[in-house]
Amino acid sequence: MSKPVVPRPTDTELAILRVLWERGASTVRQVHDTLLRERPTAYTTALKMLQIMTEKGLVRRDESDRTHIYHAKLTEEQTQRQLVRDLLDRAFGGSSSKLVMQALATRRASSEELTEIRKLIAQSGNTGETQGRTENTEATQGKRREVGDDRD
Amino acid sequence: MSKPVVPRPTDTELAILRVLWERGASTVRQVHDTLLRERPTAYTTALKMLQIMTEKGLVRRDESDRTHIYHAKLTEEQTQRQLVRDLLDRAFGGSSSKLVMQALATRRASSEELTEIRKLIAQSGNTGETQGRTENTEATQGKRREVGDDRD
DNA sequence: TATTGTCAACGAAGACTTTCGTAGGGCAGG
DNA sequence: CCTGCCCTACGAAAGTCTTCGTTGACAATA
Repeated sequence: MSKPVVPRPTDTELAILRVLWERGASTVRQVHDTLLRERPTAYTTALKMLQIMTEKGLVRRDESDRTHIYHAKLTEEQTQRQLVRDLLDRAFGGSSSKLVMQALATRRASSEELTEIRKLIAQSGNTGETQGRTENTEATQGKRREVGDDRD
Repeated sequence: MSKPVVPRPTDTELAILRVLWERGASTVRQVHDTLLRERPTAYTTALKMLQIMTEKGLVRRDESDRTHIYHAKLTEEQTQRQLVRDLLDRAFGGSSSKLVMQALATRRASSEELTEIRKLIAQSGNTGETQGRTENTEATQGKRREVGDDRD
């Protein structure tokens, strides 16, 4: 009932976390190279961010090699849940139905999304317990990531 | 290629917006008094925040009287939509079904909430025949985020 | 061995947030 | 007219976020 184990990631931190989730454990160099595809940025910026994120506990660092390796402490799903909960508290008075409503109003929900969502709702007939495992229903959208790995 | 008309409110700004949504147009004094119920804070803090929020366009100020009157520029729903869209982009790759999933996993969804949500989904069902283009969902990073419809 | 390249660690600048003290104007009651 | 109260406007302090240049350690290579 206290503070989250990890603080809410900032925008930049989230961008880095996305990289780590996508690539898995990575070096600063790899994170930086990936970040470069989106926007120009200096290597030391990525390094500094990862150092700070380590202090905050957002990522873990393996220092056994000279070139450190970072990986996200929480999974993407855990972080998403944290962010949703946070937003729920800050802007929705805790009402998840309102949040869902706005999510639908977003117009980003394609018909496939809607179908998927409907399925989710149907499953969650049970309210008492936790949703059990966070199924990775990524069937929603084909995985079309161009993971054209840099080099390595 | 227009940026959101208003910036994403910070935590404190959101707290103030909540007051304005709840009370309707209010004076600094009224906002401050309401804020006091949650946490101790100085009058000038509320004043300063409202001044800044006016500059940012988050609120409007009626200066016709010596005691100014502030009101939120966007409705609660508009802001919620903006925040959801924002979160969708930053942490969910645009997938609203994933967001809904996490909203449900939050365990905050009471059975009434679930019922409500189910109703929503059912309604949005007939949206199925989304005429026009259904915006391909894979635009994970929308370059163009129009928030055009901020009018009521 | 000298050179070149990679890497972590700082430190600091600049922008943004949040908080509050102080100042000055207006206004009502004395 | 003076006093005290309420109001707005500043500005500054402290904290956070983001970015990047510089430095020194290491290592591979010529």
